[in-house]
Amino acid sequence: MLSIGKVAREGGVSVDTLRFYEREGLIAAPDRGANGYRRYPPDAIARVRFIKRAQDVGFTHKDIKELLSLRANPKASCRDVRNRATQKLRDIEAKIAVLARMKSVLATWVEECPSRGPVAACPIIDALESDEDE
Amino acid sequence: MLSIGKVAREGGVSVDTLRFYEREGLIAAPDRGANGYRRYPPDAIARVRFIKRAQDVGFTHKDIKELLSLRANPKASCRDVRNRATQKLRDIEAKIAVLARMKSVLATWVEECPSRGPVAACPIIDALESDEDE
DNA sequence: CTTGACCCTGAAGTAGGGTCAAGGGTGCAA
DNA sequence: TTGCACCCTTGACCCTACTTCAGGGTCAAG
Repeated sequence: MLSIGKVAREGGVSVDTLRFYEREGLIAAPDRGANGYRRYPPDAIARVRFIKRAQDVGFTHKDIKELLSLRANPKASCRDVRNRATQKLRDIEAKIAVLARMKSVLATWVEECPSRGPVAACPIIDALESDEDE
Repeated sequence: MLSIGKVAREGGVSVDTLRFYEREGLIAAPDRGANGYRRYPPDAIARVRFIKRAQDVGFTHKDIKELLSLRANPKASCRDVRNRATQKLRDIEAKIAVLARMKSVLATWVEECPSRGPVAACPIIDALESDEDE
């Protein structure tokens, strides 16, 4: 059995974060020792890492809870998991598209700006003031 | 002089948002009529649109306050504006890079998943459980 | 016995950009 | 005068993922 500090270190999160995950329902509330300290089973570390890896590819806590319950459900299909991943992929692509548009507008502005002279003649400010693209 | 509703309609925001912008210091608190109603000068609409366009390319309210004070400062240089834009461009590129990494990992997983069979044999779940990429 | 590391709780704060509700006044037309 | 659109304020709430605070108990080494 592991202390919260051990799970935190091995899982790569803080103890506060672990308590937060517990409140959120991402990890089960573990048993307590006689002193009230949390005592985690050894697989708690793997669970924390699962959560972190899922976060790293863009899943939210809500998504992760669903993935965890799919994993625990013998009736669940691989397809269910794939559907979630596909949807997340689309979400990410949509975000990239928004950012790419911002990027291209900003890049144009930066190119057009002579970077000298007073702000009164700045083409970037002009662009922000004008109604061109509407 | 314009009512808050007029400025909201013309500026493309809600009246709540306008009052919020005022609290935030993005737009100056306008004069009030005898009834306590806000009375905006005609250029208020342009200011709201400036704010919206700046938001559209990724500037936060804090950034926008800086841009607005640069615009109002005769000593400010075009270069100051360009520097902000360049920095924002870098921020956006960094965000895109993070999302692109998520996207590529997810895309690989989606490709590898047969989309049939039980979740116990799902390569996506396996990937989330395994320590491969660490 | 003291020191320092570790553990506990509940509540509140952070960032970002608003939205919404409650409760009430104002302006204008039929 | 009624009715409806419009305006006012304060203050709470949304989302996400934590972090921090206040105030305290526990454990192990020296």
